[in-house]
Amino acid sequence: MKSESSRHDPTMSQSHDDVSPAVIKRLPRYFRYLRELLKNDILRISSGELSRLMHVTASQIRQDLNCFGGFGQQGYGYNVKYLYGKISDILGVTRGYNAIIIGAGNLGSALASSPIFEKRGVTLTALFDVNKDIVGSVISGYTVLHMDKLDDYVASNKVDIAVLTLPKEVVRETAEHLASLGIKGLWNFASTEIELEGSDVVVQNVHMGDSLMTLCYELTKHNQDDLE
Amino acid sequence: MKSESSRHDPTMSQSHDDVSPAVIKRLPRYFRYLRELLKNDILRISSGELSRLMHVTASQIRQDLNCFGGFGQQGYGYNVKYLYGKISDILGVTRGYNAIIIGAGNLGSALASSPIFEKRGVTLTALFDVNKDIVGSVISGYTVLHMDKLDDYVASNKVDIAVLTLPKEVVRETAEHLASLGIKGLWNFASTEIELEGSDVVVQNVHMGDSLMTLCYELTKHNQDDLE
DNA sequence: TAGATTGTTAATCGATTAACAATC
DNA sequence: TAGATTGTTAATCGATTAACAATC
Repeated sequence: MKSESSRHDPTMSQSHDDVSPAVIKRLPRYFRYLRELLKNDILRISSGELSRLMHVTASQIRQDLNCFGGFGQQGYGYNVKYLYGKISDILGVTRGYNAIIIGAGNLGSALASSPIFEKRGVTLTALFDVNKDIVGSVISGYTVLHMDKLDDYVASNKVDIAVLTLPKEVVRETAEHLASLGIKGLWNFASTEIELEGSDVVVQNVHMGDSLMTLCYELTKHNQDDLE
Repeated sequence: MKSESSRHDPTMSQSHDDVSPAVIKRLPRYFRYLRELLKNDILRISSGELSRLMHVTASQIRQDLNCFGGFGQQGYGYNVKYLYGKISDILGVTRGYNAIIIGAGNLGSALASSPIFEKRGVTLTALFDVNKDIVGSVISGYTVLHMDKLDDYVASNKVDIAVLTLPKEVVRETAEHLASLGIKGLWNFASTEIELEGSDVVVQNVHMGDSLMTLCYELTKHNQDDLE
C-alpha cells in the first residue's frame, strides 16, 4: 500500500533515500511555517490554506509531504502538531545533535549568541579560536577554548557538527582535521567551498555573498527594465 | 546572429529578462571561481577545465554563459579577465551600490567588519540601531546612528540596499518603512520572509537556519543509511 | 450521507545533458 | 590546415501542476 518509498527495515517508521533534492530543500520552510501556525494555536490546516500562506501550490505541498508518508486525512486536512512533529523527525530536530564553533570572531560570536541552534534542537557546546586575545573570554556563557584543546575535546565529547567561522585561508586544512577527528557534519561560512572527496562527511556551505550578489542582480535587472 | 536574447534597446550591451532562475542562481558561483582563477593568474580557461574545477558539466557552463552572449571563442575557450568583467557587469558589481545596516547587534557588526560588501562592489555607508547602548559606538569605523536619524539620512544620501539584521518581530514594519523611503533592495537576515505585495522592492531572505536544518537532515539520512 | 480534502496518477513544463556543426 | 572548443539544437531527465478517484 505505502508504495515503494518505505523499504527494507520494517522497524523504522520511514526510510526515504530517494526523495528529490528539490523537496528536501523545501522542508525547512515547512518547518518554519508549521512552527508559526502552532505558535498561533492553529491546530489544523488544509493544503489549500497552507498554499495561500506560503505562496506555493497546494499540489506541491501534498506531493512533498507524501514523499515521507500520508500525514493528512481526507476531508480534514493536516493536524499541525502531528505534521510539525513528523517534519521535525525527518529533519533530525529530535536527534539531539551537538555543535561546536571553530572561529570565535564576529560571526562566530553572533551565531553563539543567537537562538539559531536551540530552535532546531541543536546544542552548542563549545567555541574554539587560535587568537590569544579571544581565548579565555566568555561569549554567551561559553569560555572560548584554544584550538590546541580541540582534539581532546572531541575525544571526550560527542560532537556532531562543527561550525566553520574562520578565515578562508585555513578552512580547507581545518575541515580535513575535523573530518579526521570523526566529525560528520560541517557548516561552513567561509566563502570557499569545501570538498572532502570520498569521505562520509556532510557539508553545508552558506555563501551569504552569493545572496547579496543575487540581490544586486535583481536590482540591476529592475533598473534596466525601467529604461526599456 | 546574436539570436533573440538581446532585444530592443540597441545602445545597451545586453538585456536579458528571460534568463531562467536556475541560471541566475549559479552566476555568483561563476563569479567566485573566476575571481579565484584571476588571483592565480590563470587568464584562459575552457568549459571543460572549468567543469572539472566546479563539478558541473561543461555543457551547462556553455549553456549558462550563452544566455548573456557569446563570451568565448571556438578553439580557444574563455578569456578569464573578460568573462569575469562580463559577469561582474551582469551581477551589478560595477554599479556602485550603497548599503546601510539596520540593526547593529552581533550579526550586523559581523557583516560591517567583513569584506563581504567591498568584494562585490557594494559600499557600506552607515549602521543604525535603536539601542542606546549601541548608538554612538564605533563599529569597524562607522559610528552607529539612531534609527530616528534614518529618514533624514536616506533623504540626503543614495541608499540602494538595506541590510536587515534586527529582531524578527520588527522586521515587517521596518521593511515597509524602508520601502516607503524609496529603498529598492532589502537583504533580510531575520528568519521570517518579507512580503511586500505589489511593490518594486527586491528582497533576498538569507535563512541560515534552513541551511543548518538541511545539514541535520543529511546527517540523519546518513545515519539511517548506515543502519540498513 | 454529503462535502471536503487528501493521496496519487497523468500531463505539462522547465532544466540539464548530449551531440555536433560552426568557427577560431 | 588540423585541432580544439565554442555556440546551439535536439534529446533526456526531473520537477511542477492539474485532475480526480479514494476516503475520511
